[in-house]
Amino acid sequence: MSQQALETIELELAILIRRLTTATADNRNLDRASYLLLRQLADSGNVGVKTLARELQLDVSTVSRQAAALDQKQLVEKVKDPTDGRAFFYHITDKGQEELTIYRTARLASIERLLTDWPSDDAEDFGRLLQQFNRALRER
Amino acid sequence: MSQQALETIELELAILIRRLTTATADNRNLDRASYLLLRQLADSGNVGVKTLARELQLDVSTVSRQAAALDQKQLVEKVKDPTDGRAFFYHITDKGQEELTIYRTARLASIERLLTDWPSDDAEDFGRLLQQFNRALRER
DNA sequence: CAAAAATGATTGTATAATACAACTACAACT
DNA sequence: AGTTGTAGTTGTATTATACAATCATTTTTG
Repeated sequence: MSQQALETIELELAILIRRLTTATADNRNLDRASYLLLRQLADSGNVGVKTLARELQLDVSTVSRQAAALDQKQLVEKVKDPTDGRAFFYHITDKGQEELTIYRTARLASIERLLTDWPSDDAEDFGRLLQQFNRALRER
Repeated sequence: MSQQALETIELELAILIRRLTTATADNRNLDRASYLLLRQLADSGNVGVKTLARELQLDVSTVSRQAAALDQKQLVEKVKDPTDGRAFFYHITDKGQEELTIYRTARLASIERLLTDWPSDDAEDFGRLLQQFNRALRER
């Protein structure tokens, strides 16, 4: 790998993070954090905060608060684990599923707008490389 | 562009942001925000917060605080504009330049570690595409 | 030229996302 | 039964940001 490439990645990543943390901050619907949690819940079904925290690589306290917020908005439901008095399962509600779809569609559209005049190979590559980079981060 | 690619980008971006905002949070030296500001200052020389805010696409209040923090640590110097009693120039100090180099080197090394077994074409492409994506975000 | 408007910067206040540490309630293992 | 472990919540702190109010000057204008 060239030093040049490395330096570009380094700088552009810093800029990207800056840009995206603020770009999504002015969002009335679902914030980025809730979004990922809700997605995870839509996928992994009935699990407690501990499992979610592991899957999302977040502190349990963080997930606990986020889940409580989603519960508040009735996007998820919190049910007692019948076999363990300490534990709970969260699962996404119909309303949660709807919100998720709406939000996701909006996100997709806004990203699509950014990529309008990209060669389609670039879009493919970008997706693949982001995924690869995230995997590297995760396994680090 | 395929729907598939779009969906991948959407998801992986969300994950990336999450991952990187926290990954750099446990940093004792320079935080990401200060880093970009200091870099900008190293490049663009003697300018005030207003200009910096424009260049970094941040609110002046944000930059004002960040600059004050850097001043506190003596990484930048704040001098009165002799021609305008309201205005100031910031410029990076020698200490600031050193810190910047140290921090940047460390960042480069840690990213390099993540990319060790990437084909070098992938690294090139990733850099290029990140840059392209940031440009799209900026011009949006 | 004096009053009003604009401008550069700072400060107050608010929000989002996160972590760590302390705590509560229950469970499991000697 | 008592100790230790575990699921979850809550208190507190930090970082990064924006918007609104304010202060001190400078520029415009009537």
